[in-house]
Amino acid sequence: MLELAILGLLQESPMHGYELRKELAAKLGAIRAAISYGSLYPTLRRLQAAGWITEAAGTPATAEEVPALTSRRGRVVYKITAEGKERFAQLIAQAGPETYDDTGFGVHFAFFARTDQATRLRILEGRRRTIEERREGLRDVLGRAAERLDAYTLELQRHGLDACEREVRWLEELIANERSGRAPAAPRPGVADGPRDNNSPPPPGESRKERP
Amino acid sequence: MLELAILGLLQESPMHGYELRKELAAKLGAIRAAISYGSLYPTLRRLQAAGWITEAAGTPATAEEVPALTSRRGRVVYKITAEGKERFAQLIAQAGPETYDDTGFGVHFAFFARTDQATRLRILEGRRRTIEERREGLRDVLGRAAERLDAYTLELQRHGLDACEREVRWLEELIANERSGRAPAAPRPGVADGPRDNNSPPPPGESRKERP
DNA sequence: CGTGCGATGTATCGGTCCGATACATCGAGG
DNA sequence: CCTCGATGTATCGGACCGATACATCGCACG
Repeated sequence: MLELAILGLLQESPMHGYELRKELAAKLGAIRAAISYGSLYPTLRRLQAAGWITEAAGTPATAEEVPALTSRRGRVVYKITAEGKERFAQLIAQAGPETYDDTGFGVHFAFFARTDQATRLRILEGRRRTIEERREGLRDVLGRAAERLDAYTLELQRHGLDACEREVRWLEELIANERSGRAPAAPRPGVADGPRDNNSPPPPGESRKERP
Repeated sequence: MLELAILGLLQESPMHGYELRKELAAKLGAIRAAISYGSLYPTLRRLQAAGWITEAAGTPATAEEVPALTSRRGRVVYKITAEGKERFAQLIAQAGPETYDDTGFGVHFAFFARTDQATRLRILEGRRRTIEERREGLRDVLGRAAERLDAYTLELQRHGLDACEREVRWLEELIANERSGRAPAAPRPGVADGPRDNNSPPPPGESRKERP
């Protein structure tokens, strides 16, 4: 998941670790707190070793002139490579079970603007399925096993059930919108309407690799 | 977290691993899927080593009579010890930051029937604080950084914000109920009303250790 | 003028938990 | 008889977290 998120963010612009963490927090704030450095840095190294990202020195070249005490660690800016973009495309398109759990779905959803419509639909439906199953499980417990559980536990289940029902409804809307070819969200007049800026989902065409 | 959950469940009755996992899934179904065996068994061993739980052979004694091929592994039933109960009481009462994240709060809440009222209140308020902060973060992003983000990401934030607002309201209700001395949940006429069964929260008295 | 403090920035370590996998028993049904 | 699904215990590698350490920089306050 982290791998996918990093690749996705670096596609928007090169960044160093600290920045990456902040952007991640902004983009995924709805689903997870903030990525830990204990995950981030090792992952960056892994991605670099795999050739999916490369360093792009902060204050570049002029190398020699900073011998400095204790080796002067500067910020390291990473940028995505062509292979990295391919890797991202591959990760974003394939959906396993982990694509439908809370975190996995959140990350995929956050990059829907870079995902083709068929995949978006597939993922939304898979997520719906997952939540429907969770919902049925909760209903079962609240029905069949209710007298075995104390009032607090039951209240927790009720709250969870409510959240499931809400999310299913949300997903239904998104799926309907998706099918109708309309852009993302619920009808929100006045926003994202003008031909104002970039990164909206690709206007219902297709998505090539690059090569403009 | 797992440690707390296991100790809590074993307080209700002795169980073996498989059972533990199922009960855990039923009790915590609202917040997490199902605990992995890869966590469960090592944790059981850890708890046993610490003296907080002990084995209580399934089909006990008569030991000799099953030499069997490949050492005949039977189900291992665990029960909590006196030290284990102390440990549980200690864990359930102290609240650090991890008590307020989604999983931690869920586990604590699921055992509120074994938690004294002051602690319940403290935890509910801490959780509220945490969610309010998450909510403010989302509002910030939706306000200040909105034009930097694509429509899908924004929709994700909106959904998350909605969930936060809902949860805060839910917590407010629970806190109000808690303060008014009333039992657990929202007014649900007809349920958990009669002097029907056990494990409700200790009627607003106190909670001693045991020694009846 | 300095000095200390909070934001920025990189990095490691131990620990928790997950997912895949393996293997064994047992009852029901074809 | 034999397979299949539920029950049941167990391990291993990997993902991610939380605490911690350390270095730089700008600026507010004395």
